[in-house]
Amino acid sequence: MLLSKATPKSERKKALDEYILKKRLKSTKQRDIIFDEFFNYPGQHVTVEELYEKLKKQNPKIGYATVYRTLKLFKECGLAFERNFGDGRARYEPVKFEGEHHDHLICIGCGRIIEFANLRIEQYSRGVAKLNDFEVLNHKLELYGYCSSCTRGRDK
Amino acid sequence: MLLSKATPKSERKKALDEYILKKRLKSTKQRDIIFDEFFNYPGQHVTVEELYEKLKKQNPKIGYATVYRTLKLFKECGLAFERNFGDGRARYEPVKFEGEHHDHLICIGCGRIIEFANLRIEQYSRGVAKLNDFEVLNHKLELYGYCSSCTRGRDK
DNA sequence: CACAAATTGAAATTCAATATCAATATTACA
DNA sequence: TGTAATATTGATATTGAATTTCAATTTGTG
Repeated sequence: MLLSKATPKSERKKALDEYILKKRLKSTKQRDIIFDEFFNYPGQHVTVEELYEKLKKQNPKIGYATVYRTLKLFKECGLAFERNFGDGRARYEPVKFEGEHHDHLICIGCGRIIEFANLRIEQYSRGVAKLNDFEVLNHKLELYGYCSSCTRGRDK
Repeated sequence: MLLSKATPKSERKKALDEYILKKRLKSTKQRDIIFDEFFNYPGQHVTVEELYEKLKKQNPKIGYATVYRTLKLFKECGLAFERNFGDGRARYEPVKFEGEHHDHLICIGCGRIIEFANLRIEQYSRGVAKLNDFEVLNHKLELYGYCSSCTRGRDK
């Protein structure tokens, strides 16, 4: 269920509304606010904390639990993706459209994260999925190592 | 710094001892016990809790914190790898030898984890690393979706 | 409108991860 | 070998993100 390439936001909203309808949930002001903030968030992979702080500025009454629950909802309906970089806090990002999915180079020296476009993984995963009778919706590719600055500073 | 293909365990022990020497740490009985248990653990990706329970049977005095700290040590010296499958607990596994690194198909329906051998990622990551002036030591590839049982049971 | 059901926000709870600290074990070195 | 210096251990306490609880409120249905 990858989203089509052409439609950025309204398509997402539609997907959310459909999910809410299907599951007999309810549309609320808070969900709309969080939706807008999350899908317009400039940085990649935001934490609940960060999003919460950002939202509170415009909307002081919003609760942390609501942000938490709403991101979980986005995750459930396939609009968001949760990552873990090993710092003990989950990070969320919008699910990418087909073709623009990106992956990560993670420096274990300084923690720097470099994103790179993925060219062959989609195709590779299709093959693996077929072999295992598996329907692949998403993937995570993370390459761990040392960035240029950290390689140089290292002994051994 | 991938470990050579031929030597399974003594090479690992050597690597650990070297690290301990270099960092002026100390060899202890507990570290040896945990080393043996961890690198002979039958299942993949063990949690601290699981390893601790297993160890306690033979060695009731061993402390949870020691297991935790020792796995962290293994991680530091590049012998172990930490994964997160999203259930809130970190999982550890021995770093694989070159060529036998495996990756995961993760079913978001039932949580089943299928491992598969990786054929092209090594080579792919070499290219990406070069482009970004990055030294890649390890990687994580996880494909998320539905396994055959779960695909069938799903609406939509 | 009125009822049933879901959501919210604040606060409490949970639980894995991590820190603390006195007792003990290991290493370095005289 | 013995002793001082230092790291480690294990029990326990603490931390902090994730999750639950619950009364008040909001939303959808008829």
